[in-house]
Amino acid sequence: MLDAKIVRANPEEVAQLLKKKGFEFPVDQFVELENQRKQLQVDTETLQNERNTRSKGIGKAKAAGEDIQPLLAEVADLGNKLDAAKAELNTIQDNLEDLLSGVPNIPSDEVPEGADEEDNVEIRRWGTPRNFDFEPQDHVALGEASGELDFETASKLTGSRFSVMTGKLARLHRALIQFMLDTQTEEHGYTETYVPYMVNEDSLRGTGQLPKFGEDLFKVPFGDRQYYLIPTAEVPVTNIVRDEIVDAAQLPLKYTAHTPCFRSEAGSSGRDTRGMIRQHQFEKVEMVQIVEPSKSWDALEEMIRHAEAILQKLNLPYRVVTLCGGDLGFSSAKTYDIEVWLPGQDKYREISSVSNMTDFQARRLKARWRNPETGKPELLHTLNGSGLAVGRTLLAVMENYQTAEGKIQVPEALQPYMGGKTEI
RNA sequence: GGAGGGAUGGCUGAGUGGUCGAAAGCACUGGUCUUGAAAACCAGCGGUCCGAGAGGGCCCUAGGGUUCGAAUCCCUAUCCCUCCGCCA
Repeated sequence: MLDAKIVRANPEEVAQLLKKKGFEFPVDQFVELENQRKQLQVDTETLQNERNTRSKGIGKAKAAGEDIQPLLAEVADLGNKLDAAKAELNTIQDNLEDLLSGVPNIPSDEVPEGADEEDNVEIRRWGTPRNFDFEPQDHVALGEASGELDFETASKLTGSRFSVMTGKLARLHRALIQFMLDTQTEEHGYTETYVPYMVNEDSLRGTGQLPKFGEDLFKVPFGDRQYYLIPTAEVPVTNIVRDEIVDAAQLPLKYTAHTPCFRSEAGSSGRDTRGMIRQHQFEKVEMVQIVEPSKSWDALEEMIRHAEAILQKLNLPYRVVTLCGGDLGFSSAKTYDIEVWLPGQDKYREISSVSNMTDFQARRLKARWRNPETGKPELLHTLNGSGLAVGRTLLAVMENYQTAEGKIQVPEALQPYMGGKTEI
């Protein structure tokens, strides 16, 4: 959520900045609501002040043994007036809250203009796509040939957009997870974290998935409430600091977690239906950093390197792009995507996304630190990124490391995790 | 599933209808003392909203209710603890 103070002070300017994201901020509606709110709030607080003063007077009179009946008569209708004022104020405040909670984070100056992924800006490439002396197959064909990647059985078990892996491929998938976690913890200083795969509504509000993006989530009824399957570990991990005031000495907090992720993919029917690019359930190793505000841009650069390190160790060619305004997520001020080379599709596809949410999530989360310079609790900055999406990394390994015989060579970095096997 | 007990500021914890946004301790900040530090002593010290300011409102887990007035009484929910049962 944006800082209401800033929005109030410069609604036009905020609206201008949000245009980059393709978001039309309803300035007039907001200003109108704000004016109503201000007047109602002053009125209500005046009434509250009167009630408090008079009630204290009654208390004193009673203590002094005086007759309080006349005083009670004077305040007879005060309660009703106050209730009415409060109700009206609540309505306006709810409306304002609804409006404001639907407003995305303001993009950083460095975010390029643009409408969609076509306008994302490539900032670097690493590695060279391999030249095949045979026609490379995609991961679906490779998996079918070995029988170790099976979408048909998955649709029998559940439905579309799920997969079953068996044998060595399943092990390679698990090896990737271990490899990623070990790299992030041992080389990049993250703390390994195990978190719930279901979360409550407060957590999803904290990181911004709710109220706007509920249709992307799998809901789990529980008693008369609802839990949600996590769409990313960002949700449970970032919510660790919800309602906390973190000691300055503990910063930065750097967490990594491997979790499954569940996405309903509502609205993407027909997109990426072949293979395991876009599944309802996939594994991801996530990085989360909670930092003091002045450090978040440095942290973003650090985190993209942490994600790249995995691909470099696996020797998978990739490129890094800066998302343009129109492609930027709701809560993000700036996002880098890493796209890995997929010979089977003959193009780069997203495998990681690293974002600086600045104080946008922290405000909802009430995630704060005590700034030693001011002695006051102040909002933190939150960042997250995939390090990496495991399913997509697996298929990248399959496609880039395939042999003419349809086997998969095991990348050197993964061989220790595969019992020394060099090919599967 | 059954029976009890809890939830108060950064932390521990007192407070059972009125001057309580809340004792005390710890932590923290400043000062005195000291070569310096520690100790001791003195002082300060919750958050948030409106307001130029003066000042005012709100916040004692959350949501309702009773009352002129609620941290305090009532109801509901959530979470935590103890015991019994069940259990990977």
